[in-house]
Amino acid sequence: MLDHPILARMVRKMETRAKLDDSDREALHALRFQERVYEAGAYLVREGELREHCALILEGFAYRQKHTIDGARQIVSFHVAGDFVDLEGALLRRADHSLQMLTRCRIAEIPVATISALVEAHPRVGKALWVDTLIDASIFREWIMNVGRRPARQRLAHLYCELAKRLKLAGLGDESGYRMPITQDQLADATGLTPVHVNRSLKALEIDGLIIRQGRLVVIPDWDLLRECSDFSELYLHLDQTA
Amino acid sequence: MLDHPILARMVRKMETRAKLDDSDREALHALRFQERVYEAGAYLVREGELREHCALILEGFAYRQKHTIDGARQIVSFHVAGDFVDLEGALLRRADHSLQMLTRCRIAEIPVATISALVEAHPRVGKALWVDTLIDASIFREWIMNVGRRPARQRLAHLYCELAKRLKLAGLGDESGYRMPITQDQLADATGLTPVHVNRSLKALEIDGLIIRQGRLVVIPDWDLLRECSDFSELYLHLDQTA
DNA sequence: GGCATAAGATAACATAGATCATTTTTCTGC
DNA sequence: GCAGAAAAATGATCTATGTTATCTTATGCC
Repeated sequence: MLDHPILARMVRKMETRAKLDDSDREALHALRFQERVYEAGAYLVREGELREHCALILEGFAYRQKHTIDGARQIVSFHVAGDFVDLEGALLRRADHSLQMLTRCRIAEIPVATISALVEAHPRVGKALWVDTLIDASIFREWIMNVGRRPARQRLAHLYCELAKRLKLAGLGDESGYRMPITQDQLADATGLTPVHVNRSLKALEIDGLIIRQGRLVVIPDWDLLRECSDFSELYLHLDQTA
Repeated sequence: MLDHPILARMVRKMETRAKLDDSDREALHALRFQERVYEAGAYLVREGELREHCALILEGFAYRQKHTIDGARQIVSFHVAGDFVDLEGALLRRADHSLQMLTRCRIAEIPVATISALVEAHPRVGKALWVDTLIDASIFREWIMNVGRRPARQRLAHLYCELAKRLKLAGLGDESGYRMPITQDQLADATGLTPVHVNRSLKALEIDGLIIRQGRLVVIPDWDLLRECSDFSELYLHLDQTA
């Protein structure tokens, strides 16, 4: 049983999602994983593939995407260090979406069979992972609303708010700003807009003093203002998940 | 242990999602639930509420929705007989969306604590429920893409395709058509469009011979045609989930 | 430290879909 | 079987966002 700092952090996260006992904790700490580095742009899974591993992001950013028959892309989520991605690998046959690295990432890969066995032996761990999926689903719902019912500026502002909260959780920023290398093209594909219009809308947000962009850095001068004008409410992130 | 036909059907569904043994099956059959009828338009849960029950639809249609601060509505999913709704109730504190009846529904309500205990005692049942949530999440992802990247007609056609497949699973129709009382207003809120534009787009679909509407009945004269032109691929429904 | 390439910005113009207003049809309850 | 309400249909007009094209600025690489 390695006492790996990565595992320790992961276990801490799991503990916020379900009550664990000592044997659960031990089982988690005993997890064998393989650490791998993926370059920016590399795929972890592609739509339609069978997966053999579940993956935990140790460092870096990633995103999930789907493609329309005529080549349009929709990004359906962004992921940061500490996020399980591709948990569905453990239980669903084929990937219904692709997972691509936004930046170079360090990834911990755990064989699907290991997760499956873990969950059978440790139902509370299963619960914790289920909660993870439930929260993911909640975020997807919010994205449907974002893309379906909010005007361009609000959509973008909302995404900036979500990222602030989630990066804070990962210890990578807070409501006053953060660093995240998302391209305007990627923002467009995440919000269902056009790169050109993203550009215009971001400019408008900046002129109104809602955000300040400095290269890869986003500064949020007035969190409450941004939150209000983007209709952001953190309820859907279920940050308070203390079982 | 009641040998209720409803439970029998539910157990059959769970078995397609994870391998169960006799004790799992028994535990499921032993589930106590309360059957209630909700009128069309009634709420099962409202955004922000705490929930005490998980719910299974026995009969009727329902949908999940969220509201923008300025009153816009987004429907994020439709549900049919046999669907678990509000499974998140078992593990997440507050509802991040509302659940409203599309038609009068017969609902089986199971206390949250019961589900929670069931899952701890029967990890394979937990897995099955987790798979349920994973599939839900996959459907949400497809909806993000639908709303974000497909033009109006395709969006609607895609929704019709999804409903055909899911209603078939519930034994309520198939690829040649089905009965489902969705209003054009509701279609609009599900696709991120305007009722007026839904009306026009449906008319266009009908003129092109892709669908025929007769009151609450939808007839699909040529499934392959509709499927192709709506960019529908059933992969995301994970219908083949044989553990 | 300059060259190649990707990302960002901007402008002119086009259009899918939104809005608003009105009419027709279809349900639903008595 | 009828009255009232909800849903569907349709027309005229408007606008947020898309498209295409070009230019500028960063970024990373040898």
